[in-house]
Amino acid sequence: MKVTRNVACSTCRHKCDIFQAVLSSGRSFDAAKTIQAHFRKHEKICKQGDHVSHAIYLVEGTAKLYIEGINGHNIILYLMKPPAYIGLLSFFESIQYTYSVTAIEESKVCMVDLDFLKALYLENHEVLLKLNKAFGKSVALIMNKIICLNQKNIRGRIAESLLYLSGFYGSSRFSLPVTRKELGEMSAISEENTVRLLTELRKEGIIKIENRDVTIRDKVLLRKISELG
Amino acid sequence: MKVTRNVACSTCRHKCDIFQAVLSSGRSFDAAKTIQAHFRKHEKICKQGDHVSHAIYLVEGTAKLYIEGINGHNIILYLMKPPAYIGLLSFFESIQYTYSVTAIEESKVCMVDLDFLKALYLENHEVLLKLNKAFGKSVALIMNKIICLNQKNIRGRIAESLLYLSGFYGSSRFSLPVTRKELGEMSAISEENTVRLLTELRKEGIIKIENRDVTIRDKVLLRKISELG
DNA sequence: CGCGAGCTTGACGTTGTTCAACTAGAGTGG
DNA sequence: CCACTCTAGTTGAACAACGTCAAGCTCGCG
Repeated sequence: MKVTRNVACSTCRHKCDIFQAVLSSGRSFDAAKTIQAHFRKHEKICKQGDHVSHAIYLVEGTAKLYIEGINGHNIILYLMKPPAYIGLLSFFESIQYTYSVTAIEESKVCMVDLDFLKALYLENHEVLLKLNKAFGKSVALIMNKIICLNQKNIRGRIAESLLYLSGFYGSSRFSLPVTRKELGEMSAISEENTVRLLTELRKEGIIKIENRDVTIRDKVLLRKISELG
Repeated sequence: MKVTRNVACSTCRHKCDIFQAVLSSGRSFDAAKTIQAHFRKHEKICKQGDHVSHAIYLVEGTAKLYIEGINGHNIILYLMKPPAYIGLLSFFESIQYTYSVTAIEESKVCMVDLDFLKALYLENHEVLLKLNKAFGKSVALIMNKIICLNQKNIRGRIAESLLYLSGFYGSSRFSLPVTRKELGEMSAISEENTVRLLTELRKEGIIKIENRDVTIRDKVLLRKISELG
């Protein structure tokens, strides 16, 4: 991690919700003590169990949000690309993070002092409502994940993950942002079975995969596998 | 479901957060259009997929919050006893419920018009903050659940559920509020295995169980099973 | 060149689900 | 009051689904 601080909020091209709120509140940005930080691939942005001290906003790059389970066995809940609140889900209870976030690409984040933000939304609920909305959305995602992980077989789960990635990149052709092992962690599958399933789907002509380059050839069928799985 | 409406907020013995907020806002309770409703055992209080129209508050009884999965295969996330927000997790995104809630005992709930509540917290964030706090707590619970369901074996999971119930009732001796099947749904285990595990734990002297009456005899060991599972 | 990380495949064993059959008790209608 | 039925609980056995272990492969990098 490297604090960059080369962009003042006023010149930042991401006019985030918080920025808007500060503007309309007439407060000074100084009090926000915004920190811009740069994270390299594989660097941890926030760690499960750590004290929540800042609101973190993803400005550039891609990151994975995951729960650290038993003996290094993680579950990736979803990926994030800008704009996205990183600290969101642990925001309100705000003692400790209940999950970790790690950059899977070079990423930039913006950190705002939590106390400042709290003071801010005490007088301007716009921010709070927006945070809440994003919050609610995440929860809906997680609910779906729980069902998927517990009631679908691994074939259905990997299909769902591939569809998720396709949606994430808005294209049926994308480059896998994660290793096979991590793709497994997105679906709670062992690395070996992940590989097996990928080759299986490839041989069946449902996907095309070469190293990290994935093309979904039969989205309809893949969706059916995900549903029936 | 039966609308009772026999208690006005002012005489209700549960001075809920919303009540407090209305008081301090100087608004009239009439606008809240509060409805008190009575639910019998097994009646559904809110249904996954339904439109969210009211904030629902559990005033009396016990209910289970669960996700309806594939072909009648549910997962119970947690139980609720008063005071508890029922509509909480779907509150802010507030299009549709992402889960269902069913009474497992005779229950009373209080329903507040959603638009009223929204207007209320636009001018008084106290409510909003309280809702958020409760919200955050639920999320922490769910995170733990995800790990438990996906990384522990069934023995560890049932141990965790029993410990959860023991905590829920604040006693190592309690009467199971749910059937074996539902206890399974709390741990994502089939009914058959749930039974098997219970008898196993009983034979090992770790718990005592007779019909629905459970006594945890060796909490330390049970906790160890839950952790190592 | 050698080393390590990521990837791949096969064999094997464990775990947990499902099916099927049976019991006990609670409720119902004749 | 008895037979009937329905639900909840229980147990055994067969089977399928996955994870784990082990081995080998490739590619990029020091």
